[in-house]
Amino acid sequence: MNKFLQEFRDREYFYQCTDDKELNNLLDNKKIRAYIGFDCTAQSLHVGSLMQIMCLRLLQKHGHQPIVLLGGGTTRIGDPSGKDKTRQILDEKIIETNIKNIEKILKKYLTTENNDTSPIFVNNYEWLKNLNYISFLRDIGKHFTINKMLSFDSVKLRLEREQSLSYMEFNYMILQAYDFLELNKKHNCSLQIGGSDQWGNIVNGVELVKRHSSKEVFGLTTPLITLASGAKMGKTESGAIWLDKDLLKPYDYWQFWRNVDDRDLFKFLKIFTDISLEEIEKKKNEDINELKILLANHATSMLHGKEESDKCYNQAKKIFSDNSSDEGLPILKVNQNEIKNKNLSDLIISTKLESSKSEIKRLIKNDGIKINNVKINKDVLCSQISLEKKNFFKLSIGKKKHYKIEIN
RNA sequence: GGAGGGGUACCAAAGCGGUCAAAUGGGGCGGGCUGUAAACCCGUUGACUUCGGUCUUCGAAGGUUCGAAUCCUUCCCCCUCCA
Repeated sequence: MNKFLQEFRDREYFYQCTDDKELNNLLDNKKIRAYIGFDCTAQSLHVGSLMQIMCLRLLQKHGHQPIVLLGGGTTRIGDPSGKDKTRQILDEKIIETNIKNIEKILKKYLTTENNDTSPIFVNNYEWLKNLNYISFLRDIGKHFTINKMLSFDSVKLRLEREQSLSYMEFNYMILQAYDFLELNKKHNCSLQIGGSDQWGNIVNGVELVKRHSSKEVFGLTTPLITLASGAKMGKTESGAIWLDKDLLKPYDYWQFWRNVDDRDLFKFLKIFTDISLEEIEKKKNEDINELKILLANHATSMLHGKEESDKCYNQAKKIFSDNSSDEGLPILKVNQNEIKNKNLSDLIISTKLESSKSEIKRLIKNDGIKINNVKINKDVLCSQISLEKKNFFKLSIGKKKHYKIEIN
């Protein structure tokens, strides 16, 4: 089997392919261009898109050239796949800002060293914005039957549940199919990769290219990652795991990987690192916590850089291995006058570490709050907190959240 | 169009005039054990509080009542069956 496809399968990226044999032949014979589209409804991507990003890297690794489609046009419409309701229509400016931000994130993951594999960034708004309705219907629309469109899950499920689906959204799949056609014409793109929920959209594109241009192109999907706990990848109770340091601090990103379930570890090493499969295989008997650190280091340095990743590692080491250390803790500065007659709970609220006073009282009652590593059993006045000739104290909320509160 | 059933906290689901800030399970949070894991055990899970209470919440709006998640009226939404 073709090396790219082999690794694609070995790393568990593979879910479905429109025609694996032919795709295999194609990839054996030449270097191709393949595209993945990213949704731009949010200001950043989160780890839910990371598998797709890893696919882009894998393409590069095997000498193929990735095309990244940032769907300025399609984001304006909203993909109904897997959605219950029409999404809020986003402001144009917000979409443009999102695109820029997402492009920045993707560039961190992709190499531009080699011209043949350097990523091509495209925005489908370029070709979608000026479409002529009549000619679009005649050239493109004629290749789609309503009968078939109604049979796609994205549409079918909505209709079955009697949830409204606007004509605008109904057209989404045609536009995505048209993207593929356009990328095929412009960039000779012959493969689209996407999550399994994109299957319908991808198949439509493959068929449109075949009917319109009589060319064979391919679609490849990745599975939905399921966690051992049954939860969806990328979303935790405290929010999405963003790939943007402004939305999620590198330290918290590192911690996300450090805290993965044992049962998910090897899967994640395969999917989310570049460590070779042989090497991963060899590590099967190594200390599991060391491997989690390895995962965290790889995942974090890929996104935030080696230096930042090391910092996170060192910070974690200080906090967890040497818990008397104050070094490396996030510092929160507080003005002395502001807390003069306030309780610790007020201080925690004002620093936005917690938003509810009742919650803080509960935490105190349940031994969840420590000052300088000592549990407190009741709310205290800030002025009574011993600073031991220093101008700060260590505040711990639970076992994993620690801060240095500096009083000025 | 006809006949039923239903909308309760993050989710599922009980309650069907006062003892309901609302059983129970899941999830979350905290503690214990441990390995920053899982499993397990314990506590907790609307907000504010001078810890006495106070305020807001059971699809929406009105009404009855000393008192409503519970009864009545109107409206909105969902499900099942028949046509």
